[in-house]
Amino acid sequence: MVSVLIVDDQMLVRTGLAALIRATPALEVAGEAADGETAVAMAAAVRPDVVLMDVRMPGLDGITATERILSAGAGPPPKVAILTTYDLDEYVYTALRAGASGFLLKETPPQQLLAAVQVIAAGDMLFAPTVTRRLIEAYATRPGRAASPAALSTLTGRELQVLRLVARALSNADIAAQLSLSEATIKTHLHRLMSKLGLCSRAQAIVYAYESGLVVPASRDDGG
Amino acid sequence: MVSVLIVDDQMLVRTGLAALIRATPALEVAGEAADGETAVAMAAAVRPDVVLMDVRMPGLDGITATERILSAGAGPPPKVAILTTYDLDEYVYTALRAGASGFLLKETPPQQLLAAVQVIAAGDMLFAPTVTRRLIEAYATRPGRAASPAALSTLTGRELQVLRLVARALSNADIAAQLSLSEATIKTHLHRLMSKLGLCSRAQAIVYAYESGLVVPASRDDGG
DNA sequence: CGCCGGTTCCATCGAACGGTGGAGCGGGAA
DNA sequence: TTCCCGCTCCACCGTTCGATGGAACCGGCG
Repeated sequence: MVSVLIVDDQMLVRTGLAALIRATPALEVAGEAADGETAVAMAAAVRPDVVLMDVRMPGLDGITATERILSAGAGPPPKVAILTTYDLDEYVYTALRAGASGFLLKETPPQQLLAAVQVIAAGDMLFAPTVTRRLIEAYATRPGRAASPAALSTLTGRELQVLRLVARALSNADIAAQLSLSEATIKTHLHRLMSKLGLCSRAQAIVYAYESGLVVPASRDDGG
Repeated sequence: MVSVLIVDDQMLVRTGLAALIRATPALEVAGEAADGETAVAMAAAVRPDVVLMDVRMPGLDGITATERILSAGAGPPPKVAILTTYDLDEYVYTALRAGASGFLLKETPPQQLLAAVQVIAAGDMLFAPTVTRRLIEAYATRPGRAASPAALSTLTGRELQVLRLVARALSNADIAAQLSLSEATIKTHLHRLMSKLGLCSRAQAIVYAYESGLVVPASRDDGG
């Protein structure tokens, strides 16, 4: 049973959501809050699985409330799904930084909304199409660099593939599993690519991958 | 009723998916394909709502097949959900460009997988957490890098020093020589810092050093 | 046709690595 | 003073890594 905390300043919206959730066997209403302060307090008190969080609210807004809920140390924090009227670029960015697990539109058909809540409760992240498009654009237009010191171009496709995975700290066994090959094969490719690049250890290979721009650091926050 | 075309080169995977789908009232199996070519042909013939597409296949791979299916002009194209064994950085980018609506892992629990298919059929996009994290990182990594995730500040001076040298691909013996210590001491420091950071290998430590901004690839120095 | 490069796999071996459980030392805080 | 923390070092042991020397398959090319 997934318990849901409903946060919205409009009574009608809360009522509607509550009715939908109560009509769904797998979901239950953990509580309702009409503003951010109450939401933070209730999240700590009732410990819901998912918080459906409106953005625009009097007093403490939904984003700030999300931050506070997720940084409240006691036990595993709930998943927070941001609920907005339309899509809003300005909120997406901060909401994601705040740690939101989803970004849903109030226009979303009920059935879909309920499915979304369950998906989010399960640990996945879910975003409305418009939001996702923005994410993808940001991903696609990422400052990529042509990664080609001459030596890199001497590598075969497989070798390059292995190098990328090595640079993500995978073990030979992991890489073998990922590529559906035997570990022996990975060793061969790794040995050959290290020879070509004049490297003596896996550690050097990882450093090489970063320094050559083959892989690019992307900032990470410790999310747990 | 959402019709699903199953594309995977492994018979067992197809069978498993088909069984799952047949057991779900809201879903039906539109067909099965074992390679990309067949998938493209069948997508055009049976016009499914959703295509569950494996990436690695003999002949035409899943990504290319996705492109072809989505660019086949006749009528509204189906949604394509990429199905992979683990998460794969290299595929995400091209899959998204190809127009995939989802990126799911074969490890995903059945119920969740079926929910995902329906979410995708409804027009939303859905990604496994690891994939989403990547997207968010790309989106959120604009105002410059956070040079020290909280975990880094828990390291002692020596540990930090060792981590920097590890991130330069030095062996334990090298680091010991550099710091005029015994190799045993380096092992201790390394062990402790890996514990603190939740890392399991030297390779992960190197990646962490780059991703956290502790060390920065040469030739890219932005003042942020 | 044979050759070559890319890919896949095997067996073996020593070295490096990582985990564990210690130990002693020194400085600062309680 | 005692206690804790950071630093230094040791021994042991299993796993992973990297090196080596093979072998086989396939596709393209001369």
